Amino acid sequence: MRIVFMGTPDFAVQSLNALVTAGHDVAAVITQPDRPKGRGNKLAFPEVKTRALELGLPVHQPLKVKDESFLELLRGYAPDVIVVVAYGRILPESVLELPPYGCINVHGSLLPAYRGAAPIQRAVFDGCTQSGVTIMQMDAGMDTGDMLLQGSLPITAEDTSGTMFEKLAVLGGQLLTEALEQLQQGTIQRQKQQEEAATYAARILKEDEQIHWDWTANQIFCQIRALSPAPGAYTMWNGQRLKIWKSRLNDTHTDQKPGTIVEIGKEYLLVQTGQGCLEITELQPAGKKAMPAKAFCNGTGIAAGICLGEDHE
RNA sequence: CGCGGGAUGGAGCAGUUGGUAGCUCGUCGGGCUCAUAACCCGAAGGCCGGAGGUUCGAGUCCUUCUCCCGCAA
Repeated sequence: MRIVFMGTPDFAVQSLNALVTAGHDVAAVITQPDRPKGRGNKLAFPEVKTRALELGLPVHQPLKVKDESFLELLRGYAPDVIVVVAYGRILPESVLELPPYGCINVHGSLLPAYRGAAPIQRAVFDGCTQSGVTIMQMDAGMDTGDMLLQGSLPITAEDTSGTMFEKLAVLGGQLLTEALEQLQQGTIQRQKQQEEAATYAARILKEDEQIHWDWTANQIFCQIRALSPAPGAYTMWNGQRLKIWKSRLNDTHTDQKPGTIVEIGKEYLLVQTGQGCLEITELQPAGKKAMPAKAFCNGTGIAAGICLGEDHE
């Protein structure tokens, strides 16, 4: 099929790869404009752009998707279908209705659960034991379109948003090509979403990053995994941020105040939470690289009894 | 030039008013022990990120370069 691909971050790259590998005619790649990023605010390419350039595909980075000029551009490519994967913008109906097969989206959740911006992170954050990918026909609503294909994967205690992103991106690519195949042959089964079961996954906010030690150990454990590898869950220590990258659950129970370091273990910091304890095994002080908890203890001489998260920046 | 922190033996840190480097851990050897991730004794390992400058003398002051990281976008 003749396809125009719209996507921006890493997650979308796998889908782009899958389309190319499956032999589809990817006529053009639409991605977000280069944006100032990171220290020094240097201009950076969206990951999809980098990949598209490697593949030698035409790349367009429109500032607005509502402009007539953009529609003209799309019409010029005369796509059979537009594939949208984490593009980052709401598309107007004029775009959705442009190709014969409309716009197909790859969404990182088992719709109708976790519609919205951060389905994968939210699923991990909430402690879900299962996640998945849904291929759907886009309509004017926010991830409300008819479902074409769905595939699920377990979320284990070892998984983080990072590992789930990788797995789901691959699964997404597979299901996408499958869906296009069926679409072309007219054998696709469309299924409406159950509105009553819909939930929304808001993007990760600043306040989601700070650890509340009065939460249960499991909640914090999930939060830490959800925010890894970025942006990281943090607590305050010594007037600076302390990102917690890895932790383990520990059912020790003390009557110490949540946030208190109960014990300096051989390879972890044992911290009391609202319910149960958490072993911090890898962390990162502001300005430093991530390090094992042991290294942190060696250098700082931090001791049991200190309470994390009490001070401010 | 968005704001800021940092570059010291394998790891994480300290280093006072400038006088050739210490700590915790790891590593290696030995000892204790039924045994040990515990304890005791000992050893190896650093031209203190690069370049230039000030000085009798700089990890410690000045200039510049490179790299790493936190925040903000």
